[in-house]
Amino acid sequence: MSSENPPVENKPSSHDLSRCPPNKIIFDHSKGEYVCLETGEVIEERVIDERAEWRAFTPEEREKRARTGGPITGTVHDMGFATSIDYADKDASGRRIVEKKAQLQKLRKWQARTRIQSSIDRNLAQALNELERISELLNLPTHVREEAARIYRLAVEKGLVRGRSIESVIAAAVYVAAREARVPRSLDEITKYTRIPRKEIARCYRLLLKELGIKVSAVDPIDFIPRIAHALGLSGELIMAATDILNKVRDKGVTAGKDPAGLAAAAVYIAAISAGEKRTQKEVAHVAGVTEVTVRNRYKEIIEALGLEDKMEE
DNA sequence: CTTTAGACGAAGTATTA
DNA sequence: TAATAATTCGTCTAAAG
Repeated sequence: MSSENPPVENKPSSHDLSRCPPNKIIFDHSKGEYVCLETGEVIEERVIDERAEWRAFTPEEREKRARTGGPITGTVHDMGFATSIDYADKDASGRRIVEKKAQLQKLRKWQARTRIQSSIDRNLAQALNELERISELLNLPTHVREEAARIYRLAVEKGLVRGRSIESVIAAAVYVAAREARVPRSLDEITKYTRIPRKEIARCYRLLLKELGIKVSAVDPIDFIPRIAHALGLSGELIMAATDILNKVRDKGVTAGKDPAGLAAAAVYIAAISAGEKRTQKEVAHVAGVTEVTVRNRYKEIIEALGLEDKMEE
């Protein structure tokens, strides 16, 4: 192996919230989210009480994992019965009971039924636990978590979880919910926090769409722009500029079938250069979760479609 | 030395028969 | 289900700054 390791290499995790100083957190009005300028991660949406939420998300609080995501709404579960009735036909003192045998028999039958119920609950509890964990790592807003929980419940009711791991279905539900809310996370991002291979999550995703009759529109590349731009420390005006670029090329056939993240990355790259706030392809590609090659190709195509070949000098 | 550009096959995806 | 077409990725080479 003659290949050396570049100093700054494969650090795909732009999600390290510990390097997220409070003064680097800004509010994205277009999405109603707090976004970290360092990492581009969405911190929290739903700003009912700003200061309270703000304080909860200082790095120190983060480190201590004091609170994130808040009290789980609609995620409360019933732990079911802890006690059980055994088959020994004896009472507490060990004496044999004959008279009450019939009654006990009924009780057992009834409990067998509730046992099924409580096994569903246990499943749900575990699933919601996993959901919270993933959502937190992805910094998904609460309403997305609730939607994912709802989707998972539907999946359980339809028996779709049978023969599949809870984690994979939850991951797929998160993917769907994030897309619905237009705060998309890529399959790779979700895969990163799961033991489930990306392929499997994609399978479950398709299954959910089909079996639950869910319709999600194609991901709009524009939805990726704020995160990418913020991650690079670029301004709100620049977000607007990048958005304009994508809007202009939208109908020019350049965007069909292309990775939305790559398109957004290229738009940000172009806008940054135009604004005299140049970022390298490498930087943009990294925070966008695509390769430099892809940024390059999209860049070239957009420039050509817009006839900006000459304007890009310096 | 770093950034950018381009080319190639490998690999994963979407579409169609 | 299998074949196909288009796309991205990883790596390499090379030019430009």
